[in-house]
Amino acid sequence: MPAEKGKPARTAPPEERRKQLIDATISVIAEAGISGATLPEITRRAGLSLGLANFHFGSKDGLIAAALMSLAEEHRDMWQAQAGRGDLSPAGKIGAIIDAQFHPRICNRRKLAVWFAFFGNPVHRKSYRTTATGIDDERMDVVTELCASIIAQGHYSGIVARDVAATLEGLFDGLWLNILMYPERFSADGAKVRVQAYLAAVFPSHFGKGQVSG
Amino acid sequence: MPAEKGKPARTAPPEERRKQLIDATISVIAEAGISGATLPEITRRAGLSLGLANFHFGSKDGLIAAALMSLAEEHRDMWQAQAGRGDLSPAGKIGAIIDAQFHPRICNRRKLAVWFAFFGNPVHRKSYRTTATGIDDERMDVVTELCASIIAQGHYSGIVARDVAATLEGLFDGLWLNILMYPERFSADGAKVRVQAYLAAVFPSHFGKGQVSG
DNA sequence: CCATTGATTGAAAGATCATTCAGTCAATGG
DNA sequence: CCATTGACTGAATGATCTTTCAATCAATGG
Repeated sequence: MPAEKGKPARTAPPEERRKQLIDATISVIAEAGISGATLPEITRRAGLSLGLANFHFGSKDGLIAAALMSLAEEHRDMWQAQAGRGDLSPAGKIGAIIDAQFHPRICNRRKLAVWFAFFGNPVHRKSYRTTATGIDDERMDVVTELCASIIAQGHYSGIVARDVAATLEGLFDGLWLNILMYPERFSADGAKVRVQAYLAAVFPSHFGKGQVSG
Repeated sequence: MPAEKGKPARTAPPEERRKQLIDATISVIAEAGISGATLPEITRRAGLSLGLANFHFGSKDGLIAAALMSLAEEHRDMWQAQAGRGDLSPAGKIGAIIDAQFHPRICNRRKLAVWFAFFGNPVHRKSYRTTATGIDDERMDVVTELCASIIAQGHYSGIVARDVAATLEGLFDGLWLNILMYPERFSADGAKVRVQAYLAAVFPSHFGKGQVSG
């Protein structure tokens, strides 16, 4: 029976140690970039010894990849929960996905910095593709279908669902970057407003002032 | 009188050597990221010796900063040339700025990779701010004024010029990222179409089918 | 043709880093 | 209480990297 107290605890289940190391990795990448994310610094911050990272993750690359996977899964769980809500109309679901995209748990400087650290490095960009491309594809497919529903229901003409979804993806990423680069000028709330304004321009009866309930 | 031939030339004016080193730096960052941009690799590619980078730029950081400055100036010259054209209407100028933003000389994988390498690293993000924030601000101000002209001329209501400009900035960055991440699916031409579609939704009489000439 | 200036080189020094691994320590079961 | 298992440690190793700098070389002017 291990000590249940919140005391130091010299030994812990691998799962807990992995989480500790991943959290420390995310923090260090956010503050110092991937190039500044050294094993000595990560393990120091986690309060663990140098050798433990390799012990639990095989290599430094393994740890970095696990950190990315952790972020990607958290993000996916977030928007999937919204997309699966049965109480929302298509427009409501898109609105909820937008809220998820800019939710404080996802869209904060710490985590945005990590996302763009991966985007900004050719090696890790490849790693991102193998890890998260499926997730990105799925989100874009879901949003495309939701747009298609709105287009059909609202009898919009000259609007292609997939193009709107692609524009939304671009907006998501670009507004994230703006928030990361210039946090004094761009906020998550402002980003939400801007995405909604875009949708209001494209689907005025669903997102604009003439918004239908649902 | 130095040899004017395109021969090796053991010695060259500093300006030329600086350009060589900056070009090599951009290439290496594009392929290997900033962390992979080592002096041995950069100078090897430039066909120059290891010590020369420090000789001409003071330090590795100086070289990296010069490479960023080079990209930023090229980009600025590109859109400023469009914004200053007297033959274009406000809407035409915005269209020309969009064309500049996605021009092959600016928007190619090599250079996008370098931009995002800077965006993705906290240290270089700071460097980017001191180098290019003024440029970004100026472009957004110019676009804001152009939007304001369009709003006034077209009697659009409920549209705030600065918000449209901010959305455009977000779209620019996000579409750049999409092109960098998934070049098979996103192209510069597609990005232009998407931005224009956004503007058509916001300013239908200026960018849509009912576009006014100019 | 010599001397001076400035460009250029690459070996050496000093600092990190990732990884390994032999050994330590805690927990668990018998 | 002992033995075994698995978590954990950190010194040592080998590989880079940045920066420095003494020496070299080309060009230019006198």
